[in-house]
Amino acid sequence: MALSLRERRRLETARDIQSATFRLARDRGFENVTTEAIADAAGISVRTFFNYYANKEAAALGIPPQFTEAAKDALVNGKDALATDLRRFLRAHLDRISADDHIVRELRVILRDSGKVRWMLDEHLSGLRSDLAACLVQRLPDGNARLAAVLADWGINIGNRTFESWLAGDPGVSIAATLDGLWADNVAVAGILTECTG
Amino acid sequence: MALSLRERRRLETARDIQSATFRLARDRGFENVTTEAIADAAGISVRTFFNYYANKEAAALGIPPQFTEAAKDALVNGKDALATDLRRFLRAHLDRISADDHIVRELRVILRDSGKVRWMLDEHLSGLRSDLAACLVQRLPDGNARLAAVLADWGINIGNRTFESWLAGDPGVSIAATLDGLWADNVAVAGILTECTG
DNA sequence: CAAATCCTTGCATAGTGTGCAATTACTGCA
DNA sequence: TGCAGTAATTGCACACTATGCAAGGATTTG
Repeated sequence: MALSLRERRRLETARDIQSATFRLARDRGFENVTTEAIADAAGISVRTFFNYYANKEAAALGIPPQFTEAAKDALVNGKDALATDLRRFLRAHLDRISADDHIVRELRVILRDSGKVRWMLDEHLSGLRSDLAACLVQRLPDGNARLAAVLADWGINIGNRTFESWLAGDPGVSIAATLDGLWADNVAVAGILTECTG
Repeated sequence: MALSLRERRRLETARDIQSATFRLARDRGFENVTTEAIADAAGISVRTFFNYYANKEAAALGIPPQFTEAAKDALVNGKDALATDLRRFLRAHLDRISADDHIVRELRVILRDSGKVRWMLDEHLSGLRSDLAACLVQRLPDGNARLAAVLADWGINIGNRTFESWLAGDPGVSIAATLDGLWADNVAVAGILTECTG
């Protein structure tokens, strides 16, 4: 077996806490949920809750996905235009997120209500940004770190906006379609930007 | 007089609290500063502290500047290329910020230490982003709101990165020069982006 | 089985943030 | 000037957040 009993239980408890948080947030609104209530609902002590998550916002967010090694490899060694490979990269990540329907649907409401959860998501995005920048340095022909940082920033940003816009919009629209729309807008903005650099 | 005694005192107390926060943060590090200590140092009760600021992070941040009406007018009615006017707009705002040397120098350290202060700054930036988007809708020939939102997002983003990079870099470099450098990088990224939209 | 390790828990404690009501300080108006 | 209204300050009580510590229980490893 890949995971020991201890590890499996730990994961399970972490999930139980997250579900309990979602359930309570649905019932009474996230801001009215206390760590004590979550601990009770999850069948653990408050002290144990804090062994799993630093606060109730972390419990709601859980552990958002990182980029996969496969996706990073494909970006670094891609043979298409950089813009094409980058869009594919973002799309793959967004698809993985949207596949976690169960969790995303619950988070949707909580993200609206809680600035602190949005902030924690932003902190996560900062990590992804560094990760992406590191890939792009390898991919760029001249290894230009400053350019990689700006491009990574831009990529994470459009990914984030895509997620937000997809969350806020019509449930029937796929996240890939949302990304394509935003991508087109960004290309238009890029045109405005290069129009005159005086 | 423009401000009543009450209003002047209120402003003064708000400033006193901020200075006290800075002083204590310098002495013992921001994370080791309590609201009680700030209140004591500012010569007020803890309860009064909370009448001014929601928490110590807000006390450190103070009230960051909004865009001026004059700058917004210049952007909406500007006659140069949009990219040129936008850059001027950002530069004007960044200049105003960097002019507040006293405060920015103290914030520099605190922003490094405290994620929560960075978050509150981000919340402020969200407000600026909406503000800027509203201007850009008026400025864009077709009143395209989606495009305005993306462009505003881009503008706020580069402004933010400029500020961060300027804070982190050589004190001798002006914020305008930092903006120009980042602007050039972004133009290059815009080139990559439009290179292939397949 | 025994030792090492990790997990859970209660308890103590420091700090955060808000509601309420009493008091004090300013403001506007007669 | 003086008085009524309004805003600011404060103490107190209270609920909640978060961490350190140490005791006891469960799991792992050999």
